[in-house]
Amino acid sequence: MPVEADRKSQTHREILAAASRQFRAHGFEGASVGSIMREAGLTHGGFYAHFESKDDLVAEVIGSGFDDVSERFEAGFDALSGEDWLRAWVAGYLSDGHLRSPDIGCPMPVLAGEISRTGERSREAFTGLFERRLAKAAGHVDAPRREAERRVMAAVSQAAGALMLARTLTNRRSKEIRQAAADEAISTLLGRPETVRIK
Amino acid sequence: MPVEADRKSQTHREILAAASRQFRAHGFEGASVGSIMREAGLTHGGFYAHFESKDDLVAEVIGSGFDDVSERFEAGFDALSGEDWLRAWVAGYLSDGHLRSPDIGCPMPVLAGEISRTGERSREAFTGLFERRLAKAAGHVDAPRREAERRVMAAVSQAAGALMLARTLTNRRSKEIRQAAADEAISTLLGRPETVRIK
DNA sequence: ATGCTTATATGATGATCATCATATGGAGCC
DNA sequence: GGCTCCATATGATGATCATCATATAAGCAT
Repeated sequence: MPVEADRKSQTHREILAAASRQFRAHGFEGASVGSIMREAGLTHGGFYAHFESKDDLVAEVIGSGFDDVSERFEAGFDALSGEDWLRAWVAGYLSDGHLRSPDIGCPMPVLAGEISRTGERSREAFTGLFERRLAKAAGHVDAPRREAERRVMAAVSQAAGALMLARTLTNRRSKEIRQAAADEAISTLLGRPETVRIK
Repeated sequence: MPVEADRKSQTHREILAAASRQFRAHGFEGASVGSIMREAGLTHGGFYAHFESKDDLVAEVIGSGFDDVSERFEAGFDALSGEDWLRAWVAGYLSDGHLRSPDIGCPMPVLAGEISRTGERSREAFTGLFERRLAKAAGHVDAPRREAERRVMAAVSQAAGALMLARTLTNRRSKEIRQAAADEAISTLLGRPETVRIK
């Protein structure tokens, strides 16, 4: 039954993809099983053939459903490395495009607050995601491992915090806060003052 | 009817205080009208004598209910000013105590993600809150107004982002990320490299 | 073609929730 | 002491939701 197994696992992936988008757009509580299944082109009943519970889906999305994001995001500048990679990362992360598309963007600014209130399971899945991306970015920082990680942690906090706040503010601060964070983040990553033009 | 009016406005404030705590502990969706009223020592029915709707409560809490936080938080170092105030602010914000007490702490790391998904009204209330705190902190930065604001925006993004992530991570990164953010944030605010001991 | 397997659909069920209509009970006034 | 007002309580109502039991229908082997 390889044909059937394929179908099932493809459906599984489609549910995951729909959930990944809806969770970022409306939060974990805000996205219902019914509306996720509808977006995946199915009805609500079949859900439990794929997942034990909604919590199970949440954990699986956090664990693997967001990986496409960083891949797609970072694929755009895979030709770059070192300082140029870091500049592209900061500028893209704090760009107008990312500001306006939370549903296909980084999950941290939208979901970390909610995840922090949930059980150990989801938080551990998130920690794994964080470690993977931390390692990737730190590889582009020109400094010993621990110092590189330190700088990336500081810069990621800054970028995620700024994007989260920029999406909430309704005035000119929405742009100013992203520009301020971008300049400070790139300076931290490079180890010297520099300015970034956010896209 | 001054006695009665007093009673009503006091009850109003008590509902607000309970909501303020529960929203930070469980999110806007996660805290029900019923449980908020229970915490205020009342039953759910009386709620609509005080607020038009739950959305109304949310907006009012964002608009004013959180002000006590910064006051209580910053009251601890009202004797300080300038650089010392900034050091105390950063160290306190990223402290273990604040990490563990989201329900009485800064609303940004817990609620900004959810607010960004809501209507204009709540986001405008949040913007007002943000402006007030920005002005307060910028007053302690030794730089021209615009530059002071720029540095505070960068530092606040970093501190709020780091606290949000630290509350989500389950490993040693929870402490490391706060220390990294604290060091970079204070350096930005002071305009020169410095280290902070988070409490 | 027939019967079995399995993915998905239909249609409950019970819980929770925001909201509202109506009831109660106490405070202040005659 | 009885009347009135108003803050709060009681008890619906209808909606939404996660979950589950059962039904269908399409694929595959015989």
